[in-house]
Amino acid sequence: MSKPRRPVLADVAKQAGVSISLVSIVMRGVPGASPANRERILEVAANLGYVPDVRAQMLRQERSHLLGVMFGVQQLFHADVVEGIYAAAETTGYEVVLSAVTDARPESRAVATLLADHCEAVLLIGPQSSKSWLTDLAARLPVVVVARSINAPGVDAVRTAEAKGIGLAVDHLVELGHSRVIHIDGGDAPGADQRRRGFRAAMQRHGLTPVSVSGGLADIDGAEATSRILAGPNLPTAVLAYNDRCATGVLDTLYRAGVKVPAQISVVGFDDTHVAGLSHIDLTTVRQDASVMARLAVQRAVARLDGSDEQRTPRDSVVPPALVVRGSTSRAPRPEKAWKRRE
Amino acid sequence: MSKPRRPVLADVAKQAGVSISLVSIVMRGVPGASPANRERILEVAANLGYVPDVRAQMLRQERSHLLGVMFGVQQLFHADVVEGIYAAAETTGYEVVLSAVTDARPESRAVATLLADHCEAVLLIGPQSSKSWLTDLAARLPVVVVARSINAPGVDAVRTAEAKGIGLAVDHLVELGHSRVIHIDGGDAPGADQRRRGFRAAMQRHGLTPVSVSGGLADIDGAEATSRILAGPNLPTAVLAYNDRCATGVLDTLYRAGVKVPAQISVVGFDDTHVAGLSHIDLTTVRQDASVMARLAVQRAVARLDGSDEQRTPRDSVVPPALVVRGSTSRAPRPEKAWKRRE
DNA sequence: GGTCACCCCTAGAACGTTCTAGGTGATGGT
DNA sequence: ACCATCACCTAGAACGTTCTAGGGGTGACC
Repeated sequence: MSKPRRPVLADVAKQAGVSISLVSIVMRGVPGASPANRERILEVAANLGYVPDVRAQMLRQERSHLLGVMFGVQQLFHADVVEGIYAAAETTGYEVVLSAVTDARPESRAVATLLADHCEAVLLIGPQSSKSWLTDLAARLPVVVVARSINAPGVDAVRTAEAKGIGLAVDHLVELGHSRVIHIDGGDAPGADQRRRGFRAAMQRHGLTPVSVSGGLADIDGAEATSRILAGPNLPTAVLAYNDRCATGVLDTLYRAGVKVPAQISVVGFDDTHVAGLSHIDLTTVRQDASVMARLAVQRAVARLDGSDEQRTPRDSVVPPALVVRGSTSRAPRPEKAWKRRE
Repeated sequence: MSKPRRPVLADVAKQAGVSISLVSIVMRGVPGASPANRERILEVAANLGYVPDVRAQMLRQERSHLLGVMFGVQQLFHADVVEGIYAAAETTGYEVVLSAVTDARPESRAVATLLADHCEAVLLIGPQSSKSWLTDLAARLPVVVVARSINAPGVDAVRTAEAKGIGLAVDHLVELGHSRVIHIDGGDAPGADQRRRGFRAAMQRHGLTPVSVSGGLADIDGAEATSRILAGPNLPTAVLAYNDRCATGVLDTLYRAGVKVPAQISVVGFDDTHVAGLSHIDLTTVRQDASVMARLAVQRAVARLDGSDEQRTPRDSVVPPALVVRGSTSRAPRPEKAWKRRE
C-alpha cells in the first residue's frame, strides 16, 4: 500500500469535474465562480480534507505574509512579548514565525533562518547586535526592534520610556525619604544606557548625587555589584537594579549579609517579570507593558508592509512604564538604624 | 528603480555560462561536475550572494527535513529543552521549527501550524492534549512526547523517572529525620500521577504514611495548598511540591505565616528550573536533565524518519533524575521546636 | 445584426528548485 | 572499425499553487 498523499487542487478539481483554476478561485474566496459551483467545490474540498500547500502558495506569490520574531528563549520578558505578538498578529492576516536565540545560537543565525523563511519583516526582541548590523538588515526588509532604543536608519523601535521608569522609581524612593540611592547598571545590555542617564537626571532633579556601579543583566551581576557596594565606603539606603533578575541577585546577597530588606535597604527592579511577582521575592519594580509593546511592534511592521512608501522615516514608539510597588521598598531608615558594617 | 530581486539558479547559470542543472548539481554538492566548473560556479554564486530558496526546494523534494517543536513559551523548563533540541538537531541535518503554546493559542493550533509547515515529525514538550488526540496525530507522522509519560500507540516518549525522582527526595528527607511529609500534587498536569504514585511507594517503603493534598503547577496552587495544610490538623515537617513554581508558592505562604524554612518545615521542588537556583529562593529540588531529554527526543524522531520501518513499536525513554540539595531542607525539628499553630 | 459588456469558466505560463533521461565527446578494449 | 564505458553536461518535466489572457455564452443596446 502506498502512503495516502494529501489531496491537492487537481484532486478536488477532478472530483468536482471542474478546472484547477476554478477550484483555486473558490478556495481563495475571490469572485469569479457561480454560487452553485462554489458550494459544490467547497463541499468536495472539505470531504477530501484539502488544505492548500503553503510552500506552493508562497512560491507563486510575491508575498509570504510572514512576520519573523527573534527572541531569547530563556528570557521571561521576551515570552510575554511573544505572547502579545501572536495575539496582535491574529487580526492582521500575517503569520508569525519564531526563531530563538540561545547560548549556542547567535542572533545572526536566528535572523538568517527568518530570512530563509521569506519573512517580510522581522521583529527583534531585545537584540544585542551592533547598530551597523541592524542598519544593514534594515536595508533588506522592515526591522522593528522591541525593548531596545536604537537610532539607526530604517530601523523602527518600540521601547519603554526607560528614563521615565527609572524616574518613577527614584521619585518613589525620594518620597520615602531616601537620599543615598545607588544604581546598579546593565553594562551594555539593551536600554542600560538610557536607564543610567535617566537615573542621573532624576537624582539631580531632586538635588541628590547619583551613584552608579557597573552590573549586568544576570543575577550574578547583581550579586557581585552588591558585594562591592557592601564592602565600599558609601552605604546606600536604596538600590536600583538594572532589571528584576539582577535584583534577585541583590536581594540574595543582602539577605546573606544579614541586611534587612526593606527595613535597612530598599530594592527596586525593572521589567515586572513573573519572578518579581512571586510573593517570596515581592519586588517593587518598574513595569514594562509587554502586550502594548507587542501590539505596537506588529502595527509598525504591518504599516511598513501594507502602507505606502511615504512612511520611510524610522519611528520610535515609546510606551509609558508604571511603578509597581511591592514589599521590597519602605521608608528610609533613620541614620542610627541604617545598616553599618561590623567592626 | 526596481527592487533588486534575490539571485536564483538561473542568474548564476547565466553569469557562469552553464545550464541551470549544472549549477544545481554544484550547489547540492553531488558528483557530476568538473572541478574547474565547480570552482567557477561556486565563485559566481558567492559573488551574487546566491542562497537557495527553501520553498522551491521543499516543493520539489518529498522530504522537508523539518522537525516541529511545540513548547510553552512561559515555561522555563521548556526553554531548557528547546535549547537542547536546537543543539541536538545541529548534527542531524534537520532544521527546527518552533510553535508556541500560550493562553490564547491552544496546542491544537500550535501543532496545526507545524503540520502546515510540512514538518516530518513533531516533538511535543509537556503536552496536555488527550491521549486519543495524540494517537490520531501519531497516525499521520512520528510524534515524540517530552516530559510526559504516555502510553499511546505510535507515540514515543522521553521522560524523567518521576517516581524515582520523588523517591530520591523522600529518601533525602527521611535521612534528615523527617517522618511527617506532605506531597502537594499536580492535579492532572503532565507526570503528576507518576509523582503521586512514586511518593506513596517511597513513603511506604520507609514505613511512613503518605499524605497528599491536591495542588497544581502554578505558584498559586502551591500557596493555596499550603494554606489548607497550615489550617489543618496534621502539620508536616516537610513539604514536597509538584514542581519548582508550585514550591515558590509554598515558600511564600510559609514565609508570610512566619514559618521558618528549613528550620521548622523543609521544602522540596521538582525540575531544577532557573528559579530554584536563585540563591534567594535556594530550593532543594529534583533535577530533570533537559539537555539529555532533548537529545534523546531528537534521536527518536530522526531514527523514525531515517531508520527502516522495523522500529514500529513506540519507545519509552526514561532519563534518571538527580537530587539537587540546596538550602530549603535541613534536619527535622525536634517535636518541641516544630511549628505550632498560634492559640 | 452587430458590438459591447458582463459573467463564468479554463488553458497554460509562471515561481525556483530537483531529477530523469538523455546527449555529447573522449578513451579504451576487441 | 565498432561498441562500451566513462565523465561531464543539458533539456525539460515535474512539484502545487496563482494569475493572465482569453474563450464561450447571454443579454442589452444601438
